[in-house]
Amino acid sequence: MAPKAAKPEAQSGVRTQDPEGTRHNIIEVASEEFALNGLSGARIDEIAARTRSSKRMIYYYFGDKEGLYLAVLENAYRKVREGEAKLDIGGLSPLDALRRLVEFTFEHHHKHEDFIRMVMIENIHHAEYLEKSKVIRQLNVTAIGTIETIYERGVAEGLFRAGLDPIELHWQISALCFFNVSNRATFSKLFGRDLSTSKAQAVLKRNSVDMVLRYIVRPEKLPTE
Amino acid sequence: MAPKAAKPEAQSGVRTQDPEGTRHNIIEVASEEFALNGLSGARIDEIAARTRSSKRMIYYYFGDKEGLYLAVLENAYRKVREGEAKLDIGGLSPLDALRRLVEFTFEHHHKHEDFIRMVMIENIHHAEYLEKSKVIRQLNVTAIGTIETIYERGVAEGLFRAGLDPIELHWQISALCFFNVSNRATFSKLFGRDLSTSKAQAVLKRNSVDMVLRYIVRPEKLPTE
DNA sequence: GATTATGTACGAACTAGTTCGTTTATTGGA
DNA sequence: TCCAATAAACGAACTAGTTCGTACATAATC
Repeated sequence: MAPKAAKPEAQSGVRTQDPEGTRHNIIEVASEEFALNGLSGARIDEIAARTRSSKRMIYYYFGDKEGLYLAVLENAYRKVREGEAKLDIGGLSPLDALRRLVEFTFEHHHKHEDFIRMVMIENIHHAEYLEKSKVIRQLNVTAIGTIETIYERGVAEGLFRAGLDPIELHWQISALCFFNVSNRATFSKLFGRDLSTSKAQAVLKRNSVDMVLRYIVRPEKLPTE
Repeated sequence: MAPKAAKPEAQSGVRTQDPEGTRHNIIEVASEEFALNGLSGARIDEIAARTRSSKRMIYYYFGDKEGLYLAVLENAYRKVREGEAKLDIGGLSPLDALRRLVEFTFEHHHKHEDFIRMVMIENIHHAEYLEKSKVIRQLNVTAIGTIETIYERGVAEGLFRAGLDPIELHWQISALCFFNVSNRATFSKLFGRDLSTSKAQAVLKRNSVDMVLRYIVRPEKLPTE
């Protein structure tokens, strides 16, 4: 019957003990709840109910509500950064690479609305949980590396303006891509335009790419019309 | 004693009846609490305690917690839009007017962090309370009017690129100025740079102005170096 | 005297976290 | 190879404290 494998691995076909699976299932459910309702708005009982597990297990694995929130936050950052790592700008020219980076960032933010919402919630809390996490900060160094590489190549080719700061460039790209998701609801309501349609998103993406390129590329290298 | 003045105005030295003052005082305190803790995070008892009034009065004037929240939201929008109306770009050239508009928006957002936080919170709630408010939507039409006027003048002079959409321009300016406040905490923590210093803010403001100008102004009209 | 404005005390429902006990797996010795 | 001992994973019910909202009473003003 029970195979004498050293460890039952993560596979759990039948309903046997499955710590990893339970943990993961709790985090999945909690992610939705926290992203939807915030830290104070989320209800442990509600999370527990939607879990395949129980409230007892939440406290068993995560200690308290804040512990669960932190686990969710770390998981969200890890997942998104893993996705970002898939961007390959290897053979591209600086211009194409930059264009590709902005497009990718725009789409990536769009696809991970729950992550954006977690970051918004974290900012409401003055990033105090992010500060507690040793894990998260290590994940973000690479983001700068990508833009830095592209930028330096572009400057070397005389195509990009010199003297710009990679972190500030990252800030500007982030601002456009983040705002697109974070403020869509209020912006749409205020100006009576649904910005979530694929058509509207295509326009905003093109604009964002355009804006970044025009900022970085030397003006005389830009098309006159 | 009690002067028979038509109304005791807002001044309440002695403890006399003062509905307007009470209302206003409640909204002031509630604004801080909601901006700090969100809708679910804010505590009515805490708000009441910090008021010159009582919890009874909150329910008397605002019905329930959501009613108070909505009043706070409307008040925040009204105050900020009133402040924006002070921007005068009358005699300026399109270029200077545009520069001034972005600078002003950047500084204005920076000065009204509580408002930004309310908008963030509202976006977490999918703008459902903003939608309920008839008052707020009317306030935002003018914001577009300003950028539209500047833009059209610039196009007429052959200085700005034609074919851009004022609402989209407003979106782009907002994105930069909003993100600067909304994501300062996480961005600072993640990249180990305190972006709230006046020096950092000056840089980010300059960059934002620069980015918008380079996007709108025809490339051949931009300085080569 | 009627309406508006305000203070105090309280209750019903909710919520984070705990207690106690059970089941499943693992280990070590005979 | 079997079985007792131990540890890890889990469930149901409970508790202590919180939180929104209200009932009741009173003061000021027209």
